[in-house]
Amino acid sequence: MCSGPCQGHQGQNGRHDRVDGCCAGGGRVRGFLQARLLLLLEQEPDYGYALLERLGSETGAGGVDPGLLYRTLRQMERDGLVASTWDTEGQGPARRRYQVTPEGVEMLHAWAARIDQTRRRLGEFLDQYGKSFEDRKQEEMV
Amino acid sequence: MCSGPCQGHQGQNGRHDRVDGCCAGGGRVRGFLQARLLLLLEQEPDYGYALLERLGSETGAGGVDPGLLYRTLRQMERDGLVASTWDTEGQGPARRRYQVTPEGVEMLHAWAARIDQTRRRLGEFLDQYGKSFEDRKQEEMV
DNA sequence: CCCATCTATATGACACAGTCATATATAGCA
DNA sequence: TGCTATATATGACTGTGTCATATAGATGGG
Repeated sequence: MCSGPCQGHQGQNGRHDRVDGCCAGGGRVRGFLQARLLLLLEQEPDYGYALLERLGSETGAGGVDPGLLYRTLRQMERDGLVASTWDTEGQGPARRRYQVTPEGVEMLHAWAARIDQTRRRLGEFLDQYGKSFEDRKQEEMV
Repeated sequence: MCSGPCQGHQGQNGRHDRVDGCCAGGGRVRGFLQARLLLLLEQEPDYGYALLERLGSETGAGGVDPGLLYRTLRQMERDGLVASTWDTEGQGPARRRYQVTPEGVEMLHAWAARIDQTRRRLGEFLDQYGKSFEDRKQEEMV
């Protein structure tokens, strides 16, 4: 509908107020979920539902869509980055437990390099922005 | 085809070598072009073709697709973030000269806030990554 | 004059991550 | 029996970004 650096869906009051109540996921890093999953799984193998909670609590605002999470994990398995085994031990429904493959670790390193690079580019943007609005900084500080 | 933190299209040798010769634009910040355009136009009003060059020379690797650029500018105009006038003064084809509207400036501020936030999240990821691979750092330094 | 090239804007087709809604099944509890 | 929590999964859709291609004015060479 419209563009801009906004959260997913329509904001909390239905109508959107142009600047921060807007639409499409602006500012999000493409594929970042994959990187975060590789890192989490490298630290400790786990299954989807648990990863969902680890992702949620990691940062306050990092709510992740379950559908995306499961599809991403399956895709990563197809790509050979992770491997899964069914776990029927605990109570409740069976769980698909994932662990990282050597290729997954390689990919994680590639992600880290790429993210570092992206982070620098964002820094450059913010520097430029800072130069253009140095005087107006006080008003922003409210 | 596959996922990962990779450049656009198929890499330079046709076949892709899994980690850095892969496919989809991993690591890119969604909508970042809009933010960069708002900042450039705020610094100095300009037309599409010139912006293309300013974006290209800004960072070494920042090649931007012309189709995306023009469509993004038109979209931003529809959203009221920029305004355009035809310029038939110079030689060559007519140019559509853009300038930022007050709403565009507001949006730029929103973008800056969002990008700062994104940058912090990337930093957190890299910190976590660093902790997990502290020992292997030397090999990475090659 | 014709043709190639540079400048300048634009559209069509498509890939892909992410969003939202919904389906399915197991298990525990009231 | 119905309700909730756990757990995995699919369908439909949006929007950014990629790649190829179209169009047109201006310029200079053969």
